[in-house]
Amino acid sequence: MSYTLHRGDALTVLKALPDECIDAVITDPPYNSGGRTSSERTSRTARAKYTSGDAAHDLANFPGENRDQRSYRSWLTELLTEAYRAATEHSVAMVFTDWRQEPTTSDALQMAGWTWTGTIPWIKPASRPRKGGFKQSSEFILWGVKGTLNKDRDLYLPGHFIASQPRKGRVHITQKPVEVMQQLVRICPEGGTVLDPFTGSGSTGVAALRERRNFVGVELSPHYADVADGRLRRELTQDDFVLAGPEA
Amino acid sequence: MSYTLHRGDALTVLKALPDECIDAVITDPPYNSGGRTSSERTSRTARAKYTSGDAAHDLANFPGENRDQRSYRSWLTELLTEAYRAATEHSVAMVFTDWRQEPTTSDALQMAGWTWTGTIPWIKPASRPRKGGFKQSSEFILWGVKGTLNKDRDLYLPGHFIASQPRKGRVHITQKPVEVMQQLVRICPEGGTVLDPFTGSGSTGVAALRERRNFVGVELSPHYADVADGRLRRELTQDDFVLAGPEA
DNA sequence: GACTCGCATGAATCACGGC
DNA sequence: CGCCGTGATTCATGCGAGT
Repeated sequence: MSYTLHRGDALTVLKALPDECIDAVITDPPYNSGGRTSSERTSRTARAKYTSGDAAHDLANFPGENRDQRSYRSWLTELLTEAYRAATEHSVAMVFTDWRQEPTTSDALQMAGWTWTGTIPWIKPASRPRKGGFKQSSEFILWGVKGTLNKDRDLYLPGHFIASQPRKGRVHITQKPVEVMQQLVRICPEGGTVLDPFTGSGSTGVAALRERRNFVGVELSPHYADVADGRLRRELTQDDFVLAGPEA
Repeated sequence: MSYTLHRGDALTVLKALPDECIDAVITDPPYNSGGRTSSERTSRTARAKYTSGDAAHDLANFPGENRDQRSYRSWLTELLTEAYRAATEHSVAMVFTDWRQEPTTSDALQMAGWTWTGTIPWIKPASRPRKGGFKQSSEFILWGVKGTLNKDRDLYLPGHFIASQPRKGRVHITQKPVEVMQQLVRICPEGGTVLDPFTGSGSTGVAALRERRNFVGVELSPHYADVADGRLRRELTQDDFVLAGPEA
């Protein structure tokens, strides 16, 4: 098993990848920085502001208010289009999103050419309750296929995940539990290559290596690139150690 | 506690409701999904689409599963707009959907004026596995508010549900577990009124009455209107019995 | 009665044949 | 050739029967 970690902008790096060199795309795009403004994060959503009257509204009539969402959509579409090009036939793309960006993410996924095939809830039991209503305890993983799903594989994967975010040893805000990622990377054939354009602290890569898949990652922040590189390298040497161990 | 069950078309009945007579809308519209091609979705009956060929049970078909996506959106928008008008300030609408119709449902909810506030996964553990990929084991409940959420209530509701469809005594293909519905109706203030424009076998109403909320339902199919009426009446007399019991 | 065993089922999904 | 409709297939789970 091996990994490659590119330091730089996801879109730029993806454009330089050759065609059909990837067997799965698993990623958590930064949906707070990829086009949404700070005002949208802190105040009510753009849509909410205009939906308090009692008439039905056509969302297409509010281009200004939707601009943040729309630019997120076009940016993600472009990124997923490049990923599509770099992916082999029957590849699967898995994209994390929160409930707010879920429709936009499904648009981007499909506009990029992937056939949307399902939505998998990831439930985080340790989330803050909400007074007066239902708490928001889940994220969603949208997945799509390039072409058709390979039905010859004897593979049956779960329809949901229940796992808390890692607590001890957590190095990234949105760090994913490795046990969840290990299930996800199994959608990639063994020995194939998993791409994560937003590597972050590298959990996708760690999971891929543990499940005997190769990994290609991209990370813009030098800090997290270092963190991910450290974790991935440790994973490989650990692996070597484990392999070497019994022989000693 | 009391209930009213209208027999007829949901939109027609809703248009006749007075303003601000409802405190919560909880419903599961017939969202024709289930199928790859449009014909698979629109031409087959619900029963043919959703039940196994060798199933021994004899559940009646239900109407309304013959819309394409665009007409589904405008139809649901109009319906939710009428519901919005009939709802009091701070009312909550909860709409069931599957992954395929989730973006469309969120559009309709918002276009009708509701402020989309979250998506709640309902996980059905007993669902068909899928060879070569992730199984589809959940439905989603989109919820929105008219105006703002009432934060004065000392109410903390779950962020997800895990429950199997009722198996014994089931009368409707898409019948919901009453224990789930009892959690949902709690979003309506006690003594308030819950509206379900697609009553089906009436689980929303049963849950509402059990949680001491009034219920207004609409059902087009005469068969299911009868079934729902029976269940609701039984609920009330049972309730009376329970109330009368200790006094005897 | 807790527990195992066996069997029917699923708001699915896919392949194939017909129009 | 593409769209349309029918039948076969899948296994984790829940329920009922039996120990």
